[in-house]
Amino acid sequence: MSSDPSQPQGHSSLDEIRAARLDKIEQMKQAGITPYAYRWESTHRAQPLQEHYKDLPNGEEADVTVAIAGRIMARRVFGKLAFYTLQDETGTLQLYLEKARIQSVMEGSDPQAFEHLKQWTDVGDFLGVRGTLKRTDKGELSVYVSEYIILTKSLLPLPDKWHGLTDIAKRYRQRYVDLIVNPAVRETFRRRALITASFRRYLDQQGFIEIETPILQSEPGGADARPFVTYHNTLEMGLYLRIATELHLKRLIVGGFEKVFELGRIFRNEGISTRHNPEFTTIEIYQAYADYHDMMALTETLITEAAQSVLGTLQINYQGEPIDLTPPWRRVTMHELVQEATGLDFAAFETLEQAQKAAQAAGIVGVEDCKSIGRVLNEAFEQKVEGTLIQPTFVLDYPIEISPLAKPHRAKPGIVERFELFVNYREVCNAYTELNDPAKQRQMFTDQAAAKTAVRLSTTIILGGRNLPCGDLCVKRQSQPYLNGGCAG
RNA sequence: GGGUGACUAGCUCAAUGGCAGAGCAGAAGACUCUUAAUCUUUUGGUUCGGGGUUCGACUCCCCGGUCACCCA
Repeated sequence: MSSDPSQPQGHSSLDEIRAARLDKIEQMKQAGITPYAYRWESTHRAQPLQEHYKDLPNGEEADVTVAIAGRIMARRVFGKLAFYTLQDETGTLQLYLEKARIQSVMEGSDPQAFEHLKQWTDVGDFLGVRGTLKRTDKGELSVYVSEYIILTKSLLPLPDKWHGLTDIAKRYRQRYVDLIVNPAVRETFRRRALITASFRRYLDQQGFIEIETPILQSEPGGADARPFVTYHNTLEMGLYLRIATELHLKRLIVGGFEKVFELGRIFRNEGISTRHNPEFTTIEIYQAYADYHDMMALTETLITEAAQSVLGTLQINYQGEPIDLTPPWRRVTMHELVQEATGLDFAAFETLEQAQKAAQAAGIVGVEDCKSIGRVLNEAFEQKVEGTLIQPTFVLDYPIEISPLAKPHRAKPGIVERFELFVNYREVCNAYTELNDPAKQRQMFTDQAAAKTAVRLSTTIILGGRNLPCGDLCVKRQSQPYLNGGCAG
């Protein structure tokens, strides 16, 4: 490998771009200019300026001085004039860069400031500028720049300015690049933060306290899922990452807290798909002395408050599907829904064979393996009803055989006091009046004692649960928050 | 886990068994109202990896990888 050392050895264009930018950095250093600044203080940000000066007429200059910083997203350079598009967290703003006006780099004059700007800056660099505001003759609000400073030189090019980054794997693996070039992604991140903030605010107002329970557990519990395995060096013991927050929260109820919740990550070592991320965020809420009607009311308010505070409306459009979150949401039993969809009245069946034959006649498949009428009912629900539940619907009163932890219904035999909330065909949350008879409960959980009535509300929230191996926050590029149920069971 | 499809320059994509190309980005030059700026010139390739068929493979076959979509 011998050749002219002044020639970059890389043969890809990427290496050449990097070399060209390193060369610019070297030129800057030789001119006594640092390509990496220590600090910058802006007086304004892009989007608020766009809004505040939206009525500034074309060609007019406003009597205001602004300092703003951001990433250069586009350059349109002429001989003695240049337009840059600068992007900060809030949006973009154009820079009007005129040779006659730019006489200095920050903290010092430079007669060649304009030439150096053209020569040394690339798309992707961070730039800080000071100047006045003007709207160009063609109508674009701009900073009429008098001083600039290169805050950080970037070494690598951004994706195609027009097509952007579309390769989905690359978008998820290089989320930071996606965020730079796809502003909608940033909005999704922001909304997600607003949703969790709204949940915490409302629950705090209602007297719930959030308690962080252990993630490392010697026995993972609270759900039926495969855990991740890890190891504690000092204790010399294997540990699991939690698969649910349930058991510790219930212990807190046993210990005397009356309203607790936890909003946090859980980990399931299972298939990865568009809708299943190995680590995802759930909220579980437990309230002593409450039943599932209380939990329905809480759920309804929790979600409508969040929608109202994040979107300012209860009318959602999810990928073209209008969803109306206006309460009260429909409350309907599983029996009633199945009857609506199939005409079958499961309460009338006396034997399993009766139920199976009727279900098969109604086009429900796979019921021959069901070992009880309740399971046939559940099959009918999954096959004929779930696909119709777009608008928010509380599905009530599940068969006891598919709900081992729920308390038997106070009036209906064979039924438990449980609900699941469905929105947009998906289970969004699962809740029930907790089984509090210790003898019955011991049949299910020998290691658990409960002294009070506790109600479980477990809402799984995955904002676009997409495969993201590097563990970044995962979101999907879409305009609406997306609630997805995924509780085991 | 099964099926289908994709993978070519930094990005977005062509090339239908016969010379690996374009636009953007990059480099050099011109240009004071652009906003996918424009014009001239130009650099840039392990065609996902491995094997095979063939005079000749981005293209056909086999194995593997990654990803997407659908199904379980």
